[in-house]
Amino acid sequence: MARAATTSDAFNAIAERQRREILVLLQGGERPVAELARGLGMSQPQASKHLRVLREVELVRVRRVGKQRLYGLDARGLRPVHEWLGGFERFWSGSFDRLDEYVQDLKQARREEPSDGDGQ
Amino acid sequence: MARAATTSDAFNAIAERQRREILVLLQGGERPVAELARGLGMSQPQASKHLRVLREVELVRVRRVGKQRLYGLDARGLRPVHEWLGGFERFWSGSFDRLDEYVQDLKQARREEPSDGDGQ
DNA sequence: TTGACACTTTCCGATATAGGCATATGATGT
DNA sequence: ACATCATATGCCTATATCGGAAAGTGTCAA
Repeated sequence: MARAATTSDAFNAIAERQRREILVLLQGGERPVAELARGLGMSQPQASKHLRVLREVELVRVRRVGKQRLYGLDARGLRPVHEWLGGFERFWSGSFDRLDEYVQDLKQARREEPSDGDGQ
Repeated sequence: MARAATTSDAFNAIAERQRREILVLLQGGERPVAELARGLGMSQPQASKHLRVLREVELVRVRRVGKQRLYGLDARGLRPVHEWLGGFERFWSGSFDRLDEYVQDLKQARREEPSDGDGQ
């Protein structure tokens, strides 16, 4: 097995820096492909490919306007990611750097004691 | 070029589901490798490899205790990721679903009007 | 030293990625 | 129909992944 497809979820899709940059540019509103490509200094085909990935995970939408294709942000797919990260917020927003580790250790010790071997 | 290394950032490191699950388990405190492997139903070598990746991007720390190696969370590396996502918060936390798109369109239109053709 | 335990690393294969370049598709204008 | 502009797709290569199986390192106990 190789790495999970970039199109398998938002996590994988945004792992690529250029894709992230596209999303940031799109915060400013819809943009045609060429403008995105220029703005990020990449070839047009490459931009298209990245946009395809973002489209497949539904982080962007397309709209045809004449010959152009306007890509727009659909950030809803980022919400679960943001929420997942939120679960870690408490670990950097305070005491959790040294002092609390103590408590962790204690909890850890108790966990170890019962020597059950299974739990949930 | 292939995909960026999983060890190149937190973004890439957490793209893998199992790695994310490890981090979640670690929220409950330090854990030895075998327990993580069991908890996630993966082989112990596989767990070790994932932990290596997480260690390289500094999302976890190790500590030896006898024969065991206790892995602990170091969530600070997730903060930039969380912050990056925060930039998109406004796009799902309100009106930005249909109505505001309008405004976007207008801004977009003005952007297009100057009909420059080349920027830099 | 020997053995058992906890973990790490190496070797292997299958897969799919990012990017370059060429080409195909599709809409517009004449 | 044809040329042109704006995008998309196909083909190619190098690379690195995840996973399994096996072998290596390091610690403790007798």
